[in-house]
Amino acid sequence: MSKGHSEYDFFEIEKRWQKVWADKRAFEVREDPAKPKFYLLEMYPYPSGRIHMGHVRNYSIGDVIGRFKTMRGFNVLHPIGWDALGMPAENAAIKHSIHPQTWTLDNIAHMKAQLQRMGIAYDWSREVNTCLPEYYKWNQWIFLRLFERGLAYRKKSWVNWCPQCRTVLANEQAAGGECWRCATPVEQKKMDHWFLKITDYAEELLTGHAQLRKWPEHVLLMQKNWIGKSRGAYVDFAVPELGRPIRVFTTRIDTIFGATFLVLSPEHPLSRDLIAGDKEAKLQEWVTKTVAESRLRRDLGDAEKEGIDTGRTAINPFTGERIPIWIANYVLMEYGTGAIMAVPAHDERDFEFAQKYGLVIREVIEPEPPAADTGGDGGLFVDHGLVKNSGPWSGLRSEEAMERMAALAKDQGFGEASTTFRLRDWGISRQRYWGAPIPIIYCAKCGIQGVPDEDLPVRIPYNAEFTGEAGSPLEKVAEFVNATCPKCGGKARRETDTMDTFVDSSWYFFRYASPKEAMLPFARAAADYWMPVDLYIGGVEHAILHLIYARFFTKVLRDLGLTALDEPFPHYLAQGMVTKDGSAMSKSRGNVVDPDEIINTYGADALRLFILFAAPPEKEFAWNEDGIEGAYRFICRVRQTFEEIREMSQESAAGEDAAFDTDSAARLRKKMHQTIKKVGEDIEKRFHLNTAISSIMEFTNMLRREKDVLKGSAEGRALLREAAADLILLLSPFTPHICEEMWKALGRDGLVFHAPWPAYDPGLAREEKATVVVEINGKIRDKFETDLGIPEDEMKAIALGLPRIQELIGARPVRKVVCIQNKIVNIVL
RNA sequence: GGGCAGAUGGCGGAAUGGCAGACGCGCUAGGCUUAGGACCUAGUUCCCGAUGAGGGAAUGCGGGUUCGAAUCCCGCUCUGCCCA
Repeated sequence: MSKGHSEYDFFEIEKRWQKVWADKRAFEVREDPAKPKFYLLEMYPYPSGRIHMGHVRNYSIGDVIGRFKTMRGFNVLHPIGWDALGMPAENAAIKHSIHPQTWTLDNIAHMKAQLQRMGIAYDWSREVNTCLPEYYKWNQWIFLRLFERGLAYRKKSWVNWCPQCRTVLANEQAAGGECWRCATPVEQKKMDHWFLKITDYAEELLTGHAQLRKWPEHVLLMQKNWIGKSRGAYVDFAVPELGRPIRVFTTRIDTIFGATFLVLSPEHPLSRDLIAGDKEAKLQEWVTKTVAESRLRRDLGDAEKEGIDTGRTAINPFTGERIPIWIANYVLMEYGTGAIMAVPAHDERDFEFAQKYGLVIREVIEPEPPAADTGGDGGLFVDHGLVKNSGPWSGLRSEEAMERMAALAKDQGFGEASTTFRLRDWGISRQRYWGAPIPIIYCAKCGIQGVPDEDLPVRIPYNAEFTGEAGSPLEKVAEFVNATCPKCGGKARRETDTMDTFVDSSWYFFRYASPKEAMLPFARAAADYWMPVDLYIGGVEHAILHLIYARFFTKVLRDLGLTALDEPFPHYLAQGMVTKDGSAMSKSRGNVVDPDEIINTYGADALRLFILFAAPPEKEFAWNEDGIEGAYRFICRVRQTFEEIREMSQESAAGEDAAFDTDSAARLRKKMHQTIKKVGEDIEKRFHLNTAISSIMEFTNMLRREKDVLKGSAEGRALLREAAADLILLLSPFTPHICEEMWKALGRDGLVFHAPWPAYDPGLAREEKATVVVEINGKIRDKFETDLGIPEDEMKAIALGLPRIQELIGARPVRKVVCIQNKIVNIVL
């Protein structure tokens, strides 16, 4: 690790070119209708203190693509900003008595300098910072528009509560069921919260997938499962003693003849009525206990299933049968109606519950076609099949039975077909200081009032106390809480909850189009030019939440008339995580590798090259810096080779020229065109930057091999100069500093950043010869070389004529010969 | 617990149905050198064989489809991510 600057002075070179780029404002762009635009975006960082390797990877990938697109003639918008609100700043305030704003702004200053040392081609004039009032003002403005339309509303909701600190805890602060500060067991408490009605857009978030053909399939699948659309039916089970029915939601109405009991969630409004009577006290005690239990555990489904028999019964409308009504912890109020019909023979959870409490299990579906062994766990069969033991419905296939049974329920007035979603409304209230205040005022007389637009932003008050106890710091700032009702002018109370920081990140990409816009969140014309984001790159860990919220916001902004777009990110590249010791690098795990150390030792170019070469972008990369030396040495070799070629081109008059070696020249020229083709395709089509680099390395290796022969002739030297120039161009998106340096040394005008990407000749890039492999029964036995594209008959004749092949076949008859042009002949005996 | 991925030499990876291990790291031998962690040359999946010719095995495990499977299908194991 004690490498000096002996090989090349990357420190001086990188600093110098970074200054040139900044002085020339090389990366700043403007709307230009004459050029095709390309909006390239990487997920903006949270300013946690220092850049980590995940950032280095994310931004290096983006920079290669941005520089490449620029060289291809695109008007490339490549901005960056800061996701600057959030809990860590407040935690730092509590632990180290530093103001969240100071902590955040210091971190940003440091990280900005780090990013600049990386040489990423960002348009810094568009930097966005979400903790500044000029940004979060627009969060508030958008919130008010949602509020006016009924898309932002208040509802009671469960929160994690620490009775010791008397404060609300985020899930991660309540991990393991204990308060992160004092280890007190976490309780559940119901509080008023603000919600955004994302469920109104559930269907569109699903159908919008049709516009996302350039997203990874698995990400769309995760979102689809998250939205969780299920077709099913509501069915009312009459409870004569109660005077009204219990409505259940089921996705398997075809199994209703196997419904042997009903189960209600403990929170279900009818639970209380059902347990009224002699056993009330005992039952109520159980219900209260279950409700208070960590909802997290119940949500996960790994809590032991528990329930109680209410002693009541309900009538199955299809069979007329009376079945018992239970209350159990495995049914959640948030899904469906909070009540289910239990079909233990065909549902895993119902089955487990029925076994525990000795309830009836009745089979009503059989596999189709009836198979010998599908029983599994003693009769549990959860797939669709053929209905049986179901009166007139027996013999129908599940799909048909579902349709017809739902139709009957509707005709008879005890149910209907319906669709539900797993997706729930987005709770955005946070009882915290370092977030965008929710712009609402509570007036005893006039009720809930939105803050008038002209009073925005509602600023985060600077002076507050950070103790981590007794609620949000904002509640204790009197001048913040005490407000005037915008309607009646009377005394009123200001909302002290702040917004989830996912709100900030749900629209920041619009702001980059016009970061200084003062009248609206963003200027329509600028957004119309730049949006949508042509390529969005970021961690796959954000594949669900952030991306679904951003899609939701875009649709909301469209419906507000601010944009015409349906989808913000038509193309998403899901980047794999950078891990160390089996998990993501993070401060709390103490497994962070600081990029600064690597840059100090090897330079930014080497770090960029190394991290891009180590693995393809979408793959997880377990940090291992063994290859960094190799990346550094490669840069040195390129430089050395370049210098030799540059010097020889100036000393051409030194004696008689040797003959021009046409074989050597042809090899080099072919490799050159093949490399240009491959690098361009690897960057543009599949983002496989690691293989792009490896082909540049191969080209460099050949250039080094051939140069000693070629340098003897004037023609050879001309070819070498051409090859060296192409090498610099191809490498420049990866290692921009050293390439600018060489470009200048080559005597070229302007920046290599502004030079056009080299073109290749498809004819020269094509191979003329093919090596055909000859297999016998799938095992390689010989190979031969031919011209490209000879007919299969001819391939077959050559293969069968090879002495070695004849010998191996011997007297055995050839049953079949499979020929694939230019590739293979497989002889089957 | 559910959802989604991944597993290839000593290591990172390449190959997307057709020569497994490109490219790089590391290692070994030799050269250069006062010396070297720099540079150059050669070698480097495993087993059998003699250091040869040659042969065999092998892409987490078990099965299947195919003339042919790292690649497609089914079942497992382990690891990661998200729900948290």
